[in-house]
Amino acid sequence: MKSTNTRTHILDTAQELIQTVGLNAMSYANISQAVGVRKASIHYYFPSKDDLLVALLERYSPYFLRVVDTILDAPESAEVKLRRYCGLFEATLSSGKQDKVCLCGMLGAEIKTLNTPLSEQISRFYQQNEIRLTQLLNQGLSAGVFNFPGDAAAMAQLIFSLLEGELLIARAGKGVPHFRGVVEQLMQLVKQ
Amino acid sequence: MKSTNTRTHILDTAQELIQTVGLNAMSYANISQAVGVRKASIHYYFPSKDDLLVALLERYSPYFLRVVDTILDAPESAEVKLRRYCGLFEATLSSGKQDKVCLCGMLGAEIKTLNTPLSEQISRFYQQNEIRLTQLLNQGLSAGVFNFPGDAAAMAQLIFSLLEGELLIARAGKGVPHFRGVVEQLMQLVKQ
DNA sequence: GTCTATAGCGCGATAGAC
DNA sequence: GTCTATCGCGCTATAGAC
Repeated sequence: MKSTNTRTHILDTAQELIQTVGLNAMSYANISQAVGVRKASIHYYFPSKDDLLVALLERYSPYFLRVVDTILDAPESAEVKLRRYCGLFEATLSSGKQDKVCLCGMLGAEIKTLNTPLSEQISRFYQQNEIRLTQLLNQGLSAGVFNFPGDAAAMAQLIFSLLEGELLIARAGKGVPHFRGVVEQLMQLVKQ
Repeated sequence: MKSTNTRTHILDTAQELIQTVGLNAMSYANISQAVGVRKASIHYYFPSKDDLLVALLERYSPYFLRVVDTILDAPESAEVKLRRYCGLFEATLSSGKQDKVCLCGMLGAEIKTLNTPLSEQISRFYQQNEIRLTQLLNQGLSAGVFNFPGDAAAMAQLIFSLLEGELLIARAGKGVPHFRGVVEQLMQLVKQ
């Protein structure tokens, strides 16, 4: 999290604040204290809070989806790929000293406080994940390593909502063990 | 939502604000405007915001769980009971003019801004739902109407996280149709 | 029980010096 | 690029009249 330049340091800090506490904790005052510059310096890089949020999403979403694409293109079984995809969310939960949720999961809760371009960016993130999960599931069905009723698209939506929700629920209680238990249950469901 | 007395009207309005927009929208000013009394009158019933939140949870959680108990005790198949349980969440999403999420789901996102008694109330709500879902699933397994791999407790955790997450995800996009598709997929998974 | 008035704070944002 | 200083706003909360 120690960053080479101020701009990146601000982005990292802002993201951490949202993922751990929420959008409202991402204040110029809080970022200022964590980064070690004055509030006015943050306004220099990101004049308004919306500017900062847009930059955050434009960095987070493509990065996350690129990692997902890497998982999908790897020469592994669909089962391993799905475990790795779930592992991305587990890593979010357990990275750092405080439990984190997905950036777009947290912003989903606060979506009604955001303007349209921002809410569309978040909605697009959800859709893109569902699309990739559908591909992953279809790979597994074709290869015969997955065997579940219903169709892949509905299953993909189920899995994505499950992972986003699980980050929130696990954080309130048993944490990573709760998360892992649910992922194991999911793996049994898709394999049959 | 038109209430007989001011106190109830305040509670109803506060809950609606949290479920649609978030905890931060539940301000004395916003409630004041919606209820038609001055801010000071709200402080008369609920001196601090925490007092209001506690009252809200002490009303919501027992009520919701009592409805769940009614579903569990009904002379229906476990399949119908599970559909009705999911229906409680769908009703939350589609009641009113704005999409709502579960009160405790929304507060789960903002849980790190709450003090310990409140976060424990929310955590307890999650646990109580998981316990009742486990019972429901075991009923279905015993009766032979459910047939899924893994154990009922893990499946219950999966379903609860799924429903809480789905409320957030569906709100950002396709709404009720998205929700229904996921519930149908879930029903196929438990029935096999 | 409901009101007016006000205190005190944190917030987002801007101007202008260096 | 970073700073000090400041503005105006909305917030939670309280005192005191009616």
